[in-house]
Amino acid sequence: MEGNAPVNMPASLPQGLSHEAGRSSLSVNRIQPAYAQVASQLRDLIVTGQIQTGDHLPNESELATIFGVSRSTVREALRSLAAQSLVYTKRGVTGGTFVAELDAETVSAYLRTSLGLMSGSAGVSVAELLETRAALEVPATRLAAIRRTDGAITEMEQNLSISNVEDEAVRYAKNSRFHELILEASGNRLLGLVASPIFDVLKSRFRREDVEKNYWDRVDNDHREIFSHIEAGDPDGAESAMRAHLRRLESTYEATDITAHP
Amino acid sequence: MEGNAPVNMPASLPQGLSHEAGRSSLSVNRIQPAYAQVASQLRDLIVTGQIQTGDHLPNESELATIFGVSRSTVREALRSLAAQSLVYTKRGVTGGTFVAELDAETVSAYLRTSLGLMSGSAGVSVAELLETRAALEVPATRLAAIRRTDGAITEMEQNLSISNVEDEAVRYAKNSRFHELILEASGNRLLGLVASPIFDVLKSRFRREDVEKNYWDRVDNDHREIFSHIEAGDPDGAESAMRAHLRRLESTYEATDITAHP
DNA sequence: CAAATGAAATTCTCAGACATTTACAAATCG
DNA sequence: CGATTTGTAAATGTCTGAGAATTTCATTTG
Repeated sequence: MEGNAPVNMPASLPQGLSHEAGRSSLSVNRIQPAYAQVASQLRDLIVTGQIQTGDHLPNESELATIFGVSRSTVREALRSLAAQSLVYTKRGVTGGTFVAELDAETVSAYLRTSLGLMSGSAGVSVAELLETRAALEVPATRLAAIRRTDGAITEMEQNLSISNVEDEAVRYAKNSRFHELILEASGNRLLGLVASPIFDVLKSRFRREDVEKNYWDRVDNDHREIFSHIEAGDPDGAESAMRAHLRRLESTYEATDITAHP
Repeated sequence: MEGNAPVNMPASLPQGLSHEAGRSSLSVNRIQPAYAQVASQLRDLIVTGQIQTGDHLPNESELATIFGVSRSTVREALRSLAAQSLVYTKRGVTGGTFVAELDAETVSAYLRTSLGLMSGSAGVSVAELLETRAALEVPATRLAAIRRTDGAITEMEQNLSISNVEDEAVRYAKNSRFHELILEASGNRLLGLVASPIFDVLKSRFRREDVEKNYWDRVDNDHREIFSHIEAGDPDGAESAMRAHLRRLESTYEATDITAHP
């Protein structure tokens, strides 16, 4: 039908700015596509809390009517929101589109792929990853020594000895798990949310073939010392042990970075 | 750009009636919708680097043919990828869908809305935000004292005095900018990428009406001290000054958190 | 009472048409 | 000649309308 269908919306669109919007030299795109406008308005409703976790939006046809666009346009908007984990859809008679609950693992996963991409293309260096990891994990270790629980202690102990593990995959998993447990024991979910993707990206840039023979023995010793301080409830000791551990890892990571060995 | 199996994948699709035991109550989700499969396969090509920044994908009709789906299905897949900033589209004769370069600001913006949502719904507490902010900003301050440049010093100085600023918006902007400059001066983009959304979320939970009269005077003093250590190239002094500053802010933030005053 | 059946609501997918945007080449005009 | 206008092609954007598939729930049936 008509060209730019007017993407209705209740009440308040800042239609102003009309004076500045048009004539500048390298013309900014006139207006956004309809699907982007629909997505943007729905996104606002979600992030401002006007519709909340678990609420379900009107079905696609109704949304189309409400916004004055076609159903396909609505669907494209919903795809955008779903890709950002703001909504999810269910089929069937009780189906529809629902406001999603954003959980830590979802955000972590996004960070993991984003940082992975950026670390590939010079957007973020290994040195920056290492520094930031230390910034997060050292305080986390201190907090873990203060807030540790018996459960955390027990599981840490189970992931302590890895140098004698034959299966490399298992060894890696236990190593990761040990660090993860410290982040969990810190009692601060945000620390783990950010640190663990960084940890993963670093791991992916790490050439296992290039580590020295006694590398895992040293890791074992470091972990044991960190653990003993956490177990003893000694924040200062735990902090400095983790700091020393990461400093030692640093040289290994830099020596084994995949970009350094083309 | 070839070799993609159609979405109606070979072999593995339970097309008709693979009536095994499967029908019982806990029905695991069947297969993904076609748009999700298309998105997922394209996403893999991007994150594994098989198609790189700036490359342009085949146009929508070609993609539809390649995957054996309709153009609308392809478009929904592309909307998903675009929402994750993995691709962008341009209209017109030289248009198409291109692999996007993921920049720090995009990831920061995502974190900002995600953490904002989670902080609203008990997924992340103010205490966690404060702890994590300190974890990032204290080391950043130390690094800034080591790596600072003349330009950074100059601009910091310009954002130093804020208690006498009348316009509240300006005062807020200068305050934010000061902390931002420290993150920039740290020379580690990842620190800022993560810290600045956390900072923003905290700000949004902060009731300005509730701060004490001399609050901004104390901020001014703190900033001045931090700055002097950075300028002097004194990492230890800068670090402890920032640590003290954030500790003082902590009580203010907790006293003025919007959830504490319904 | 259990199992099969059917109805209903919703998303999912398709096909095809037309509108819009944009870059660039060609034609036109001063 | 040079600047402006016009036209054309290629791509995305939007609409329409139709079914197909999935899932829940009520109903019927054995």
